[in-house]
Amino acid sequence: MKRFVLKKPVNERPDYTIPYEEKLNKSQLEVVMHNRGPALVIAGAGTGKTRTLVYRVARLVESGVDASGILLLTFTRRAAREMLDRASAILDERCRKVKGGTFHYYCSQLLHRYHQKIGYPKDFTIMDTSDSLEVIQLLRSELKVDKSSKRFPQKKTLLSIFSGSVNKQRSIHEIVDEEYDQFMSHINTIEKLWQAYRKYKEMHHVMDFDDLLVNTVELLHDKAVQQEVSSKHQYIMVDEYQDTNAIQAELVRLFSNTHSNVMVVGDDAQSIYAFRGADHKNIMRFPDLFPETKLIKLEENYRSTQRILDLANLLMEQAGEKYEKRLYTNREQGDLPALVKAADNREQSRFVSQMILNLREQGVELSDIAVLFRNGRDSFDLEIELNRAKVPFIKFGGQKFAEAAHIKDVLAHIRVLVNPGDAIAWNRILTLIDGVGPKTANDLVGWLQNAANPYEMGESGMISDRYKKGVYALSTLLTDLKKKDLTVPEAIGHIVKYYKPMCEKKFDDHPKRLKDLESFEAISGTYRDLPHLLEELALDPIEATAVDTMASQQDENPLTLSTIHSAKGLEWKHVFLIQCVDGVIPSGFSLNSQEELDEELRLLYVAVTRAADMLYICYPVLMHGNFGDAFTKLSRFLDGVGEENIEPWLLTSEEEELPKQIEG
DNA sequence: TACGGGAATATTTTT
DNA sequence: TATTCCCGTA
Repeated sequence: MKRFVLKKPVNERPDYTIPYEEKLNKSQLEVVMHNRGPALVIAGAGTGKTRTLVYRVARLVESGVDASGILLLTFTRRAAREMLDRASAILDERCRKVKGGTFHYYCSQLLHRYHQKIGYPKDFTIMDTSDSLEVIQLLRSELKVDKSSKRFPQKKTLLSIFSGSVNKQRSIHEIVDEEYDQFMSHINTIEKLWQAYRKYKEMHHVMDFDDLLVNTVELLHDKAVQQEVSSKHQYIMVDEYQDTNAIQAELVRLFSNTHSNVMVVGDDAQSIYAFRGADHKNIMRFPDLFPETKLIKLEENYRSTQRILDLANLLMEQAGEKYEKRLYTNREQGDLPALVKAADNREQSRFVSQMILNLREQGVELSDIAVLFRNGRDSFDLEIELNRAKVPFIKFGGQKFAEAAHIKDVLAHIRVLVNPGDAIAWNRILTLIDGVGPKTANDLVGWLQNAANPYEMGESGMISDRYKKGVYALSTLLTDLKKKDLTVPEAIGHIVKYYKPMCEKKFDDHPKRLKDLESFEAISGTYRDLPHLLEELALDPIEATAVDTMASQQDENPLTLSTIHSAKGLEWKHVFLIQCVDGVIPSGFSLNSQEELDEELRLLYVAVTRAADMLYICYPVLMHGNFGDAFTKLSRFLDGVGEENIEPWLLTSEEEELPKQIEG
């Protein structure tokens, strides 16, 4: 029998293969079944936000929407990958075609595709933070800042002024006036430096993270491009919308200009990126941007026990700005969260490590446990303890793999191969050579920019005997790499071989660093080619500890250590929150206004709501600080919490600290 | 001009 | 604690 298959654009009443009504509650179903037009989903912590988005992707694909016409913007690329994996698992491989990633990643792709429209070469370089700092340093020394007068802001401070100005869409003058009052006397020099920095990036065809967003807005002012881009993706979803800033809101508007099919999802109580220009009021303003927005709220929590939610609700009551939501669940009461007072950092580490070993013995998977903290360094001591106890872990947040000096050195060689105009990278690899300092490097770079073949430096008349040999060696290496058609690991192998003696001279701890380079070579095969390797590493940096884990296959899923910021959107059965001390959370730098304190409070709220079954809040009484030891105070946010909401645990200080057993 | 050593200093969160 | 800055020497 012959059957006709109709190719309908969107099937309004298809027979779904997935039983959505059974899998979702009423509001979730409303989100999943939403078809066209703007929608705002306010979803409290643990209300199945990710799950709902995953089902919506599957539902759209199932009803005949072309998967490649769906754009899913998430906060990290990890989140996008995870969602698409899950969508593929519940439906089928069609979901893989959905376009997903961060704003920065998607913008980067657009800018590469339309590079000629903005006058950039195809393989322009993306600068990471340390590149930006290097450029600012360079420009600052060129400007010859008057050192005799009051101290000039450091490059780090300068960068945050610049970035703040871009992301908050305020002038440099306003930012300095409001946030860096002490540097107002230098305002003219700072503004001059800002101009120089922008000019430098343009001249050398490099973009920093902010430029990716700003230049995309610029690009989309071209009507033809805007038409093409916004019609390519007919369905747009934005996760974690509470952490977007004004530029990103503008981008959302531009992306969906022709169809307004945009659904944003977020929770204003979990906004924790104000320092990056994010404005949690952004999410409430979404209906202004898109009239006739449909509002849907997800309120039932499926993640945590009632006891954990009670604590979370109690914390939020302290906020200067009130949130309407109260989280509730149908889950069991559960155990009271624990408040663990340790003598000092060491004891805190030993408690956590010991407790984790106990849990593992009771059959809890390490991957169901996480340790969270405010600052990247808060886990250093614990990391030592975990290494000693041979507990495998992976750390999110803090220093990234590609930010370490030795990795940057190797990457700089790749960068000049990909973009010969990348002066920062040239500068870096030239100063590695014996006898070449900033001045010589700068001269050489100036010459290289106009050379027919920048990799053959031998022809330049500027080579003096002092560094002749070194420059020739570099020239040979680069010419070789350019000529031969090598795989990614082969190319890196060559560079590492060349770089090894320099690494040994430059760093005392070279054995560890050389081992890193080996691992890097080993995992580099996953990248398609060198340009992609650079782009991926810049926009989706590998966690420093992930390299070891990837290189040596573990037989056990690792424990998670994470900054609270990096833990956003995730959950674990058992969560330890360490260093819960006043000055750490809230941070000592955020005590000046109610807004700052509220943001810190939301941070603690995010940490608490990551826990599904059990939460342990730990703090050391004594901290080994910079100027000797100091007594600490428990975080002010927990001051008013009584024993009916959090149970103090006593550590028995025998030779081997045995933590109190969990009561059955 | 390069570079090492010692003094000074400021210290978050991420794409 | 780790990084940045400054200065003397080769």
